[in-house]
Amino acid sequence: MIDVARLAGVSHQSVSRVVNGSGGVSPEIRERVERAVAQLRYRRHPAARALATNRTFSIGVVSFGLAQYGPSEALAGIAREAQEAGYSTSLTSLLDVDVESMAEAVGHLIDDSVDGIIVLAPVDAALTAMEGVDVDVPLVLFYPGAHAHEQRVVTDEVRGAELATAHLLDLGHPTVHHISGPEGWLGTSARIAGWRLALQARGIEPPATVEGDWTAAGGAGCAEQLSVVPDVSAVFAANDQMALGAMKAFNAAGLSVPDDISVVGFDDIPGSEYFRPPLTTVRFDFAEVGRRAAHHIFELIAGARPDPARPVVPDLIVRDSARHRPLAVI
Amino acid sequence: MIDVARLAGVSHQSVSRVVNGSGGVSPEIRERVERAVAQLRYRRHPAARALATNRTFSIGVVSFGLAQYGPSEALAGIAREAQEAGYSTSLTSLLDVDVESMAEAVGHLIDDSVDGIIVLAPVDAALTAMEGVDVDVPLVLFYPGAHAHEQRVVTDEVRGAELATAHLLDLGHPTVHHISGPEGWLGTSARIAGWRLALQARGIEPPATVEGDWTAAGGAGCAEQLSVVPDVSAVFAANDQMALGAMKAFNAAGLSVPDDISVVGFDDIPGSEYFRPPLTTVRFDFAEVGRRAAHHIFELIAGARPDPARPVVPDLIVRDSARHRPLAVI
DNA sequence: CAGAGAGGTACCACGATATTG
DNA sequence: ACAATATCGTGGTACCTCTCT
Repeated sequence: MIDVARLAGVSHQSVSRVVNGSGGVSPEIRERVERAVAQLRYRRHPAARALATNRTFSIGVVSFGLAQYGPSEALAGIAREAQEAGYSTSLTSLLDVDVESMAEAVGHLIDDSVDGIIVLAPVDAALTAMEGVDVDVPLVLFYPGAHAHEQRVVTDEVRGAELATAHLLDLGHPTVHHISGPEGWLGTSARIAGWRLALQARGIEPPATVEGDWTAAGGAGCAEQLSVVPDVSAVFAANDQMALGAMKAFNAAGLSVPDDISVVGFDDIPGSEYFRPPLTTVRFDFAEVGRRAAHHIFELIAGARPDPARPVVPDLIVRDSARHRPLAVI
Repeated sequence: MIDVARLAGVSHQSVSRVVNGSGGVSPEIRERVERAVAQLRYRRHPAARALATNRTFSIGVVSFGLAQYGPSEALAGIAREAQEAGYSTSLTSLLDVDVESMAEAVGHLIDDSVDGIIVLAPVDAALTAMEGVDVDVPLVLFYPGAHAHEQRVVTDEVRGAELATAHLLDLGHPTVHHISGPEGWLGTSARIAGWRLALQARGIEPPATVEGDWTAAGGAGCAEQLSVVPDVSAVFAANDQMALGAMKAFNAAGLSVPDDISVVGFDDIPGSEYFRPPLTTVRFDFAEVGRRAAHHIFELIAGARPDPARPVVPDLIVRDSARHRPLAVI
């Protein structure tokens, strides 16, 4: 910068003003500085800037399960929004979701003195860990539940699960069984809650859930358990992978989907339209969720009112894996 | 840091030595400093450090197609490896893969003065863009081809495609048709090359390819085209999504997979084992690729010999979507 | 007189503030 | 009042010097 100042024949401070557009610079000097900047290919030094301003213009993301569809989409959304706002995105990957590694990951980011933190790890541990860790940095959590909160970006998965379950009930099924996600995930409880709500709204007592692990193999295992339960005609799986595995297992057990048994998934992962049968499922715009989270963080950084954003809403995508309840065998 | 020095009754320089473990500090002073550090919860300031050392201890990643299975896995690997090495990972998401946005993304990262850049965008444009952009920062490209190079981490997708094609030929199919990825992707050419190689090794003239777009819908479209071509009995799809779509389309056309037609995919995405039929495919350990890329960058940063790493090798995962060629109809 | 441990000083590249023209 | 400059502070590290065995 001093080189630029020298070449333009001004003080480095004037250069700073021009570069940051802070005004109070005569057109003539601005012109001279800009020429010098171009000539020297000057780029400002973020570290020095950070040192002087105590702002890094970077946000940190704590992620877990990046290989999952939702989180990776959301991450792309975050990165995009951050880029447009002139922020850089610093990524931390969680090895485990216990409180300790959460705290460590957040600590890492704080050490990097990020201006804000987005926690993209929708697990219970994240919530409790964040209560323990006392952070003086703006922080936003992805929250797949229903409760708005100034530190959360909410995807209303409760509503999504309700939609899926209600759809099956509307098709005439007397009840709906649920293949849930693994314990410890916020999405698991949210989807269970929505499923319960939909059943109870019609006075139906929710049957026991079967716990999967988000994978197709897990879903298949759950379906095997369900296929020996009498009167199972409709199943809501907590994600598409498990729905895929479940459909396969039902078929292997001699139960045709959707003729004998209806299945609805959750996520609308790429390809779910091409499953056999095409999967009826619930779609969220996860990239939008990411963008909102980033936007929210920027407002918090700017000290703005933390406006708890309306939740991102789901869409039910009706395809062929769920049909009217089979007629009773005569 | 000066506070720590004051509390410990030493010079700030000694504190620096202790914090960085540069040695030359007496045990007694080290002890005093460490106590002071703990008491004051001192954490060093990365911006100041960066300013003084001209190193940021962060690497930049230029990504494209994060929603795809391979890249997102690789990204997780990178983040992990970086974390262990004490680096932070700065993520830039590409809007488009033309030369211009590549250059812009890299420019962003350079503005952030990262110590190294990993380009996780396996497209032709990345290659050409990188030739144009003159970067004085260590840079590593993901390269899904076969040519080792000091700036590349190679996944030998040519070999993977050969494996897939040879498997089909070994099953007795007279030739193998290929549903390729879209033009402009390095993986597309690599997989075409491998497929050609395997055919030519047996003196078979490669038939025309059908170009897809990585999606299941695209794969289905390609399969529709192929199903009217006579004598198509084996198809190698450039990724699992397209294979999924293709299998569906073949079935819709009255062609059973694998009885009438064999299909092999590429990637081994989660769930491919639960497709109907379970998909025979080619697996790469993309997380490992990510880890290697990060490791490679660190060596380059350290000024080490750029040892062109051996490529990551594929595994053929044999499942049920490919069988012996159907007997000729009598 | 080495050599090791400790301290002192300059500097990194910028922004904020006060001061000068 | 306004534009431009000088000076200082930011939190570290690099390098040189000094002291004391």
